[in-house]
Amino acid sequence: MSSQHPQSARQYSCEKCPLRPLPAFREFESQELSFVSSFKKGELVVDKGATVLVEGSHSAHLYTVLSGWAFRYKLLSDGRRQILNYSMPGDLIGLQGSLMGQMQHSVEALSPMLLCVFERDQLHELYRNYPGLAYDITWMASREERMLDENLLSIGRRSALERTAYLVAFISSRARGAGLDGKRPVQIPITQQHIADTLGLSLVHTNKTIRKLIDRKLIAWRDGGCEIIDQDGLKDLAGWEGLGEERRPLI
Amino acid sequence: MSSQHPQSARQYSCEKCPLRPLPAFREFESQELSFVSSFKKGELVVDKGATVLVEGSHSAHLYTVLSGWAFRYKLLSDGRRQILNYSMPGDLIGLQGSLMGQMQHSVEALSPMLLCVFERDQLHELYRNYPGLAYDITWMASREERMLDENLLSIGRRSALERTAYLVAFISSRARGAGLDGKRPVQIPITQQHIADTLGLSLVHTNKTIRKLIDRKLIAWRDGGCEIIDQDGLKDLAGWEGLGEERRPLI
DNA sequence: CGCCGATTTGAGGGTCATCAACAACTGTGG
DNA sequence: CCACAGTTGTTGATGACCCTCAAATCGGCG
Repeated sequence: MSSQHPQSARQYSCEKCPLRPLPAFREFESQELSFVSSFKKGELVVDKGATVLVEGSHSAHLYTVLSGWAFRYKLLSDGRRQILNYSMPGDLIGLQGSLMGQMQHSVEALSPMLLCVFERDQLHELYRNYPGLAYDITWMASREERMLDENLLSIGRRSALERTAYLVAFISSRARGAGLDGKRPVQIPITQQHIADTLGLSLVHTNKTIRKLIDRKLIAWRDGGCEIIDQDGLKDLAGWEGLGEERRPLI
Repeated sequence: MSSQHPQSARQYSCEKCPLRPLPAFREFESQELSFVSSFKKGELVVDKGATVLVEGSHSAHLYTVLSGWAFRYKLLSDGRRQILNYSMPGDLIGLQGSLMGQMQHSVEALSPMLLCVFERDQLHELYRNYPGLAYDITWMASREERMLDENLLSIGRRSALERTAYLVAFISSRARGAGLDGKRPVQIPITQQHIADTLGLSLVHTNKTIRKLIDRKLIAWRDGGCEIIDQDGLKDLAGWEGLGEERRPLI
């Protein structure tokens, strides 16, 4: 099913987490940080295209993305696929499954990934002894809910052109927040099929819609991925306000 | 904006909560129950059609639905509306706003409602002293996320007929879980405009789609609301498995 | 080179939106 | 009691948006 490597060699200690210093993330108390460090069981290397979690499974783990991209999706019985959201560095993966016992969606890697591995069973200890972290986890669940609200609004009520503009603006905003933009424009490593399955459109129509965005010089399509040229133009076209850019916790 | 009554007369003590004995809800430890009781600041009566919470506002409260129906929605600047989900007895309202500081969606009552009022500021105390309740809150946030995933799948990938069948089956499943079915079939107090705005369809097409469901004897439309005739037929048509029917917490 | 996945383009058709009326029902005030 | 307005539901006509089918091109890779 997945070509995960079972290895768990620790490469990054939480105290030297490469993500935490980024401006997008909140400060942490050293006490909390040391608990997170003990909470972390190791690291998981995932290949591009590998399935991280499968709908219906009962995983004993949850993860934080250290590097790389993934997407969450659900399938209908006849194979129609709906991509629900994307995961990037700093995001939790598998929280829903940890809380509810069973995964209700699948997760697949869009690029090679490095994941911090946590054990589901220790969540209770976290809630018992670290209320601040517990609050943070609820906060992140709520953040995900908020993103889903936006996606729902987009799929339900925006035209194909608006939807596509919204999606690429949304993803690039998040990527920026996750420190994925060196100096150059963000490169989003997805195919047009992913965009189609996110927006509820066919591949063919997605392609024609993307072409319009390219013709308007809002984005470019290079090296098998999407590159944002004019973020403000995209937001205007979509009628999208952008994300609240509050600093967020990192478990 | 809203015609809420500011009154907060307590009518139901948490120890005698009319909801808690229902089979849908989990047992509670008496210690937790007494905290919830102290957490509860009063009750709020809301008229049908009134706005409970507005997008952009900073509410000091969050609520649990004691009775009645509501819906969450977002608007685009030109007035297009997307209904995100429905709230019914036992559901939290305004958690997202309490955690993130600002409401990212609005909530409107579909029927007269009775709400338990909690104070946002006391959430931290809850997290500090009642990790079990904190866990429950995260669980409920996660449950909402799961419902949004399903709705997204539906809007993105199901046809109008499948979507409509899914929606009424979904709502009636939840209503059953909230103890809203006496003996007779569930009556859902929504207009076809609400259904249209939930499914991302036009009112006219929604009407024609509903008629097909009526002709197939899957639902009936009576007294300005939807009534489920054949729940299994609806689920078949939509290709929907139904909700996991685990017992859930009630804050 | 040949294969395979991703992208592109055209043609034709179906689903669904928009526009426009009208009917049914409710509550309101005369 | 009835006239009236407002909301909700219903129906038909027309066409736009988007889907499906089909085929071609491009690129990376063994």
